[in-house]
Amino acid sequence: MPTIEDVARLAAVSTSTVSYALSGKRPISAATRRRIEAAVAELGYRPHAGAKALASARSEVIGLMVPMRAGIDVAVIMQFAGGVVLRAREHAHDVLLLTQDDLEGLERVTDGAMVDALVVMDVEADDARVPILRRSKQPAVLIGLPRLAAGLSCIDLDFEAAGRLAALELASLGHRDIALVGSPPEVHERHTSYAERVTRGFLTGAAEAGVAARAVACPATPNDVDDVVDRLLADAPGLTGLFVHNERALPHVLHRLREHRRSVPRDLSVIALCPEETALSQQVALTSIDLPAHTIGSLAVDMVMARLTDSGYPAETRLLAPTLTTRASTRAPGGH
Amino acid sequence: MPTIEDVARLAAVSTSTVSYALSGKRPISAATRRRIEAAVAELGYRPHAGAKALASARSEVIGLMVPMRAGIDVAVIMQFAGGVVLRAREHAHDVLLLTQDDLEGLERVTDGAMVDALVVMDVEADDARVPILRRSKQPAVLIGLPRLAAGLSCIDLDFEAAGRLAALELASLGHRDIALVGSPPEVHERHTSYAERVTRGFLTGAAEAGVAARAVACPATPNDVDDVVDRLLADAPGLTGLFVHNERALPHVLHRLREHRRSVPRDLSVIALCPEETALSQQVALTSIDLPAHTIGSLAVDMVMARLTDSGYPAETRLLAPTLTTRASTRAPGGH
DNA sequence: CTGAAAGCGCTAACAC
DNA sequence: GTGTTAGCGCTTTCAG
Repeated sequence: MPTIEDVARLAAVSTSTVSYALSGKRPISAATRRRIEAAVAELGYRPHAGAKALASARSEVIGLMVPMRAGIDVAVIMQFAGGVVLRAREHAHDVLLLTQDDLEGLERVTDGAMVDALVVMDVEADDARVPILRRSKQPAVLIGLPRLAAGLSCIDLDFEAAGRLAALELASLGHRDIALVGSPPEVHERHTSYAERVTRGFLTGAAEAGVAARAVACPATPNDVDDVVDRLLADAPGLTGLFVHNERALPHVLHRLREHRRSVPRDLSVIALCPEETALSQQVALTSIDLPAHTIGSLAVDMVMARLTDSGYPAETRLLAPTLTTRASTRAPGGH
Repeated sequence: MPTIEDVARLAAVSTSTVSYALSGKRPISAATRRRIEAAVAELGYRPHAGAKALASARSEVIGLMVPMRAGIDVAVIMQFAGGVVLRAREHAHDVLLLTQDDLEGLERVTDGAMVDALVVMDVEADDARVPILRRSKQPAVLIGLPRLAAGLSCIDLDFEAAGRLAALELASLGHRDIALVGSPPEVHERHTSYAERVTRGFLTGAAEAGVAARAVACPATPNDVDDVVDRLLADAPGLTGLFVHNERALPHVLHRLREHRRSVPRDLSVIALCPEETALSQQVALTSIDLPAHTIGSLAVDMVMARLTDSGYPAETRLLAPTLTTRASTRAPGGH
């Protein structure tokens, strides 16, 4: 592989001129720049990433921690990751992939200067990564809200508002008895914050609107979903509105309702909290609150880059307002 | 951050001794090693990745190209990626994430020595990455089969054998008229090799067994799936066996069959080609040929590491034999 | 079994 | 607008 020195020689300039021409960090005459570009092209020169990182104290890589355990909502994860990678490339950065639980890996890449910044997904209330991130010199942004976010940037959908929005929407359609089919028990047990926030928002919204509401956790396997739905219908015979925040359970919930001869939306209105694609690929096009995972991933990168570029840039918490799109799964109760 | 020099000073040895103690590349006396370990622990020393890469010409990172375009089978992708990341860590390597279509990124990371090796997923017949990989100095392993694999390692499920296995299984149960519901049209258009291989295997197997067979491509959206199923049932009124290789369409296929009052497995036997988890999370537990994506990811890393460790290690193509697990969705035709 | 020292390829003062 | 050069932190000969 050619080095910067080869380029310099061929262009008949010094290595520093090549370096500056490539980085744009100081003005270079048009003629010189042209010769350098020609030399670069002719040799097929690429800067050595390690050498660059060593000399500049910047790796131009951002770390991304993604949950890989089974039972995770894969579609959402992929959208986050896609948003992160695409946006990182637009900022001329690469992405190093770490798994959620790899705490030692987190320390390795931060202390070893492999990454300039971090994006971590699926944050829990008392996330073990938070203290590590706090003491690392790299900026980080969390997707999700830990209990103590001080000093760290966070971004997420405003899940509490989303829960509330769903409850109010159902109430305003005239439903008086509604329920939330929420995240799997494991997610609650981990105190992943979105699960609790959705629940709180939903129940609060229902209370405000004066309608009866309940919230249940829901595993993802077909049989377990059936049980949850069966129990719900038994416990709340007057139920007419459902809010589902559980992508894996969603198809099974809809299926079980059909087996109970409860037609959507005639007998039961359903709102889902999921990516648009998911809402559209069910049997009935679902009224949904969008989970804009791709956008959140992109914004997370923007936030982290802002802090990288401008070291005075403050940490911030951003909660995206939920938006509801009405489709074919909701209407007023009582056969219209 | 402490450097190797700080460690050396504290342990009262030279930097080279620290380096060798850490790498194990030459024998170190027990006493010296102990002092070095103590110093490392006390200082919280972590080698600087860039410096290491520069001096050793090894980044200890492997690149992973994953498809992020919409319409991809996300669950399978995540399993591959999970297998790759976990196994890479076991080989003390990190993973750099690249998107499928980022050819310029591929050249950047190989020529810039960001990665020591590459794993690329979802290979097409005339994949544009193949020539780039061939001329890069890093070993690569492809998940999938390009037309010309010479010099590159490949690994994949033996999709042709899988297709054949499904046809023979259905035939041996007594089905005389069977069909393959295959990948979406886009996948065929890209000439992603597994799609063609499954088809060929399925039709060949059916011919061998002397049963009627047809193969159709299948989009993933509910309505399109309905159309495909409708047409299939109209064209082949005597159809009693179905082989589905399309994870996203799978639930909709099953749903549409139900709407046609075709009970599985009473009226129609169904075999799926998908990860076990998917087969188990349908309404009926499906007889399936496993797509061991996690295992393939792990093996891909093993293969690439073998070539990294031992530069004489030859390129090879590995096709994993398919295995079929009988569950509740298959039986002999004709109401038993 | 251990040390000294020469780079690895690039950046960023510091010169002019 | 351009050149010189001293590192960045590590690995790895070469010496002992």
